[in-house]
Amino acid sequence: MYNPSMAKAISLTKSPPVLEKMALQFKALGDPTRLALMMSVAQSSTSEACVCDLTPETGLKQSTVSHHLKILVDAELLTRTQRGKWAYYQLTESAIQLLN
Amino acid sequence: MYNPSMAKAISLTKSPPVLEKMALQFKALGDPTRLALMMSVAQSSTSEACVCDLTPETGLKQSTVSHHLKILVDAELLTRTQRGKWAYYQLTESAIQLLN
DNA sequence: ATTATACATTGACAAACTTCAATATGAAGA
DNA sequence: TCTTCATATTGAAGTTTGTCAATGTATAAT
Repeated sequence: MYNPSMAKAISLTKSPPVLEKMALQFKALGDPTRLALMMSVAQSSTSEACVCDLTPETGLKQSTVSHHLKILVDAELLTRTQRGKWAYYQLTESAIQLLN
Repeated sequence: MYNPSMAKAISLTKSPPVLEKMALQFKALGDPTRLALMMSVAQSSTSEACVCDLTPETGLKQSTVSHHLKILVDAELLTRTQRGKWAYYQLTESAIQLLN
């Protein structure tokens, strides 16, 4: 149940730089395509996914998917690991917290 | 610590309508001005705030503040209550969960 | 009734965003 | 080295967004 002390706890524990990062993360998750990408990564059996997996799932062009993934990486919601010719994306812990 | 079963739990428990609402809420919180508004409401001693309080704090025009508040209400992050000539805004429980 | 006040709505404009086509980069194999 | 494949980057077009000025609406006091 809501009470004022809970509300206060929110703002008083966030410093301006933290607020900026929060806005960046919320913005990144605020696009339906990117939210779908996040869910696809979460859903994949190995808990990671490459652009070649994600492109057909979204129905978008490869360059568009790459673009969205970069935004998610910049917001520290995904990590990127290159293995051979492929780039594998994984959820960060921030992402898991925000999506639960 | 991250593990695949956590990631799976995310996507498998969200239905498409829930995902749409999530995107709407994330988008609403993804603007620095609106995040600041949310924090101002949270911070206010009575746990609610009116436009006349929030306008000077943000340095924006009254019409702009009204506009942002509407977006937050539409996303079910704020509630609006009219008392006399004033409109009072409060955080919803969704908002408190997302901001903690 | 008229006026004043608090807030909402409309219209306009610049900036940012989403998407794609085309091209570039970088890694692995022949 | 040359080619191929996976991904990234650039440039451009159309759309959305954030902001303000101007105006509208509703409530309360005179």
